[in-house]
Amino acid sequence: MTTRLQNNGQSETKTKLVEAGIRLMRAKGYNATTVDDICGAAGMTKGAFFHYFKSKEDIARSAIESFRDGKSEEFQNAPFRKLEDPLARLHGRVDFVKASVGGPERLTKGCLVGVMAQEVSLTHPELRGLCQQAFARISEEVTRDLALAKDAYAPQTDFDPASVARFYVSIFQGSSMMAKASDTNTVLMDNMEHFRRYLNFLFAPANPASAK
Amino acid sequence: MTTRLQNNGQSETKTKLVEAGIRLMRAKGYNATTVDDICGAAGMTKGAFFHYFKSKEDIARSAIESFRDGKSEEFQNAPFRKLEDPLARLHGRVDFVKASVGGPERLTKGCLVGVMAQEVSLTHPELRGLCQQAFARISEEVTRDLALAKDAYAPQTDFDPASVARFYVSIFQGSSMMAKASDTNTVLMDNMEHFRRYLNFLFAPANPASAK
DNA sequence: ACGCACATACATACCAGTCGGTATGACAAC
DNA sequence: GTTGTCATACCGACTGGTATGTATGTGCGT
Repeated sequence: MTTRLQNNGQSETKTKLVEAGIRLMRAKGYNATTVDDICGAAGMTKGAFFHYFKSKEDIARSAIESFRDGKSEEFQNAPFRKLEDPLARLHGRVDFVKASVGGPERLTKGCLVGVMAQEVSLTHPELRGLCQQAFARISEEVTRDLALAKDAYAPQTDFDPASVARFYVSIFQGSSMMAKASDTNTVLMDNMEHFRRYLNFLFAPANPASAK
Repeated sequence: MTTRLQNNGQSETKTKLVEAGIRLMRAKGYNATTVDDICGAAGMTKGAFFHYFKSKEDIARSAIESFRDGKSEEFQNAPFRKLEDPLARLHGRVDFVKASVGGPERLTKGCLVGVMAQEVSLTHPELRGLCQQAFARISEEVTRDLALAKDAYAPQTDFDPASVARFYVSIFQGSSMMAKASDTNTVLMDNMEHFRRYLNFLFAPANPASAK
């Protein structure tokens, strides 16, 4: 309980290591990121690393959790969360995501969870579970707003809020991937608008028809 | 030009190596797949491997190209391609994708291009380019049908066929990722239905409004 | 003096890529 | 039709470097 422990009970060194791990794994993925890389980027030595983490998989675990909680908090504190209308909150979220990526040039760093999910799902079951959980958390947040908005504006329209929320997460993840491959953020921004339009359709006063 | 060369001018050994490479990289990604793995899975030795490929990156290149061309051909020969109406072809594509993944239980093996894009975009520029190109090819195919369908059914609706096509690719990729993380195909199948519904909205006779 | 936080050197394993070698078949010379 | 030459296809031990993880040490706060 001395100076080495800060706010949340984590040592500063450990925090720096996790942050470096997140940064590197977001860019290069899990396997291409070495422990030495992480130590170098964090300005620490291997001794420190293995003092806090029992393995590389262990820091990946911490990285996913920290990333998930950080993003979760970021969105929880975002201005759009203060909006009272649930549909407005959904639009606010879309705006927030678009604003977060900045412009078309400045590349998104991508989502750590997305990268990890593809790479380790079949080799590290525990990490796969964490990724799934991280996706679920976002999904649930969006589901809540969707359910409220549906009750308020489109109670008779036939759609499942949870399914639309997973659709949203998929769109975001797929867009991040395309952005990384195409070296521009335009796809991500465009796709957020497509999702917005989908919402507009779902919540249109006189909803034309359900799927096919 | 003897018996060792088959149909397309590729030796059978090389083909087997590439196929094993695709299989493994789809599952574990590029970095976690070792040359020995590939040789083992293909029933070949390192000697054969390095006879045909000058490096691991080299087979990754071949794998992406082969995967891209294989999928391209698979879709080109799919029954829905025979449909005359472009909008029907779009719906046919959605059906075809859903049918391809089988049921909710049987896991998709995921898209090689998607896995590679996340993992190597920032470290192997040439592979990134190949991934981008592979995405672009699907995207262009879908764009053609969307443009024709728009001309035929919704000429005054405000949407860009190319952008909607990229939206489709993103949805598919994001869905594959979620499927891998959640160990079920339901997300992928649900999301195809959401895309179908988006199409229905875009092509609805009396289109309500453009985005926001 | 004891444990925590970190540093350094080391052990071990593994992986991409190499290298010398062999088997096979095509073609030519005679 | 046998022998010699050459190229292609393939084999598998080996190497050099690098990765994860360990063993041991050291300073410091209490």
